[in-house]
Amino acid sequence: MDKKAAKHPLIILAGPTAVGKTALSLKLAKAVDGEIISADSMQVYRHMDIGSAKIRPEEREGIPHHLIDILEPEEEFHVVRFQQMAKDTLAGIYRRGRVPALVGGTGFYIQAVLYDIDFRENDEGRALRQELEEIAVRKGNACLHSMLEEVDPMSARAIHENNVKRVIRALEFYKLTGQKISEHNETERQKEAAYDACYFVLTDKREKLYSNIEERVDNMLASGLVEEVEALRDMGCTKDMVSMQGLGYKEILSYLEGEVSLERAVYLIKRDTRHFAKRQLTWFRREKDVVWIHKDDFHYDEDAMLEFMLDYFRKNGLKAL
RNA sequence: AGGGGCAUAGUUCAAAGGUAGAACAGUGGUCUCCAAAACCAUCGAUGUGGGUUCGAUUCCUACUGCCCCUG
Repeated sequence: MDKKAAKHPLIILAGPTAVGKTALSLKLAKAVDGEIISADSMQVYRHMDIGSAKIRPEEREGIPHHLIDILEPEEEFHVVRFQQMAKDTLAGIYRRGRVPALVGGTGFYIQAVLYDIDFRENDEGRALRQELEEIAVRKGNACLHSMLEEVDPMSARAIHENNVKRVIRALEFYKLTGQKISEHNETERQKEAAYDACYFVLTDKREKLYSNIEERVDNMLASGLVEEVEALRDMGCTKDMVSMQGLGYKEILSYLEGEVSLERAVYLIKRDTRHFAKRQLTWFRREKDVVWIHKDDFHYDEDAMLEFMLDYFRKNGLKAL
């Protein structure tokens, strides 16, 4: 009880792309006098406004938004970095006596913060990673996988041999720490939330979600997505950058390279965004303790959704409010 | 109207006289440093009616629909 009381409050508002998180988050932040922390792997980048569906400064209605426009597109970004930045930001918000709302669609990032996952940072992994990648290419995925089988059979069983990224990470983890990642992950999974948190996931009927996505992509193009990507390319951005792997960016880049038609590029953006939304939902479904907000249950009335959330706080926690 | 062609999964295409394959879409899942990434699994079809045949979705035929040519 004491432990729980000692935890800081944290509101989380997640959900698939294009479901309407941004609009609701503004109402929410206003209602609780909060500040918003974006949990989004693309909105951190400057010059990537249209494709990342970033909220414009004039739309923020005076509410502080953190972790938006903080990196240049050539910089690398990943969970560990996000986690660190989010923790720093949270500290500031608590110091100011305000309430943080973590808003975004990157479930992994949210998880990293909420459970304060220990990633065992290591900087010497680069060379090793490359070496392992080469083995995969030269000798095949099965070979790499059998290497993992030897040092960490449990991971080997859990990770498919074609999932080279993960096989490499597991091997790398073992070589660098002498520990099995399967064991490390197991202990991390036992962790309780590090915050007094309410984790809401906003969602909608699948068809609605998909049609929203299509509409949004069309709007992005009408708003100048191609020009935005052109500018990024002229700045020297290339498709191997983390930022350029974002939806809408990699496809338009390949259109600009003459690899695909614009029509094809748009089709791919829509398709991949649908896939992404589906994966996001899969993620949130298995996340513990989430409170689902089905928009259709509220007849698409945002004030009703807000009322529901506030009511939830009253009944279930966020004692700091 | 006459002649020809095509009808196979949601879509684009395979195959075959003996219970139809693929890609993409769709659906479900994995995820603990590239996560807007990477990966796994799975549903699903021979236009309709006759005939030939032990057996047809395949061959024949009528119908329906679509496409092309002629007028």
